[in-house]
This record gives sequence, C-alpha cells and structure tokens, in this order.
Amino acid sequence: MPELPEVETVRRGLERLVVERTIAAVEVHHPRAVRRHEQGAGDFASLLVGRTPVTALRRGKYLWLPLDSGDALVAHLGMSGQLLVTDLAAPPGPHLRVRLAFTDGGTELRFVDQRTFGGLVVRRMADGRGLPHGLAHIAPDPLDPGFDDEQFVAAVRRRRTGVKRALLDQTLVSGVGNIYADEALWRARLHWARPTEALRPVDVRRLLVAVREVLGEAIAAGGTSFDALYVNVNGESGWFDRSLDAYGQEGRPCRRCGSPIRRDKWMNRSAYSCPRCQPRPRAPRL
DNA sequence: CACTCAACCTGCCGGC
DNA sequence: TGCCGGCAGGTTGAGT
Repeated sequence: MPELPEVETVRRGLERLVVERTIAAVEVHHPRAVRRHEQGAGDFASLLVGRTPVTALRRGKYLWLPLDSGDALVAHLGMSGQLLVTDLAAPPGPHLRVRLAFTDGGTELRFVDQRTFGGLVVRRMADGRGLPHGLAHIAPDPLDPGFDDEQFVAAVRRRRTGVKRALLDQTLVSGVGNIYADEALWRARLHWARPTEALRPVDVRRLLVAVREVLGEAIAAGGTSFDALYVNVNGESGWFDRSLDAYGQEGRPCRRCGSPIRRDKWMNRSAYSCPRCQPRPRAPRL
C-alpha cells in the first residue's frame, strides 16, 4: 500500500498494536523481502529477537520501528506490501514473506507482499533526527514540521523537467506517488507536463497546498484502496477512492467543468488530467 | 550534478 | 479455453 496516506494508516496501526511488545521469533519466508539487509536473513532475525519497538515513525513512504537496541526495523511496502497484525491461527497465504511473533503470545506481525518490490531491513539509527541510516536521501514529506516550503519552491524552479516528475521525486518531496500527484495537480489546475522552470512561485505554493490537502483528506479516510491489496494492519480498506477527482477517472466528467477526464500514457504509467482545467503547456516536458 | 529509463516481480483483465 | 499484451499504488542504478 504505497503512498503516504496508506503508509501513515499502517504506521498508526503499528503504533497501537505492536509498540512495546517484545519480539520472540522471526521467520523469513522469502529472501527477497530482506534483500536490502546486506548481512542476510539470519543476521536480520538475530537483530530483532529479544528487542522491543519503542515507537513507530514515518518519512514519506518509509516506515520504521525504532528498537530498544538502538537499531530500527525499516519497512518499505513497494507496490504491494502489507504489514498485517493477525491472529496466530490465520492462514499464511501465498505471499507471506516475513513473520514476527511476540513474547506475549498474542497477535503476530506479518509482512505480505505479492510483487516483492517492498522489503524489510534492520538499520542502525543515525544520531540526531531520529532517522535510520540509509534514508538520508529521502526528503521530508509535506506534513513534516521540518518541511521548508520556500526551499521546495526554489528547488522545483531550478529543475529542468515536468512538474509531475518533480512531485514524484522523493529527494525533492517524499510521500507523493502516482495517485496523489494526479489529484494534487488537478486541484492546483496544473498540467502534469508543465515545465518546472516556467512555474511561478505562486503556482508551486498552490500545488503544495493542494498536496497537503489531498494527503490530509486521504489519511482521514484511511487511505485509498481499489482492491484487497491496500489495507490497514487489520486488513480493512480505506475509502478515499470514492473521493478521487482525476486518478483512474478516465472518461468521467470533471467535477469542476464536466469535461471528460483524460488518460495519457506517461513513463510506462498513466497520467490523468482534465483537458479544460489543466491545459497542456506549449512546450511540454514529459 | 541533473536527468531519463529499464529493470525488478506477480496477478488480473480484456482481446483474439 | 488459452495465450498474449497491457496494466498496477515504487525505487534504484546504470547510462547519457
């Protein structure tokens, strides 16, 4: 469950259901789930057993549980990853990749991932800002109090690319993926191919307001799910998909002007926009 | 340094 | 039925 609102929904679930519970056992069922842990699955497990998560934190789409050892269990859900808190007796299912059991013998934590683009890793916490090692390249997300709006405006205008590419660049701003990029651009009335260097500061600020609005509303709705792949730690779906104005709405009338929403192929993916509210620029940057 | 794009996976859906 | 192409919420690393 990929973008910031879905990851935040999972973070809240872990905070409630996993923090302060001591890990008793770890089973890695698929090595790819742990591939970013260079020392291998055995080392991964040994750094977790006996340890207790003290809190649950997030930056952009990364999520981590700082442990009482000074390490952190870092998770990225990729395209299809789920962190589920389940009954011990729940059937494993074909995509179960990692299991964590706790000493209290209650529910267990499962990492389930159909496409295996996601993964878990144990990393040392970097001193200072509560960030694990290896996440320094991820920019603060727009809901982070440390996010610097004017620095973002300047950085975007320094780029030579399309505005949607910039929004999806996690080193510029984190947490925004394909759904919320299209939603924010629709709200800000900006076409996805608008060249960043030609955006006025007021355009970028308006876009930032739109990003924060849409992320905030989606978190309040428990995230977006089109199917059972995107669920919270209890396996429940969010309902923000009912509030989408652009993403996945090809042919549907724009809520503002009634023009049919258009879908463009873009970067081996899709970009949805309203042809009237978001006019294509003269010199598009794809 | 900035930018672009293929590659990494599985599963589902529609067309033929 | 079955096979094939297209598509899906993301990141990274090699190449320009």
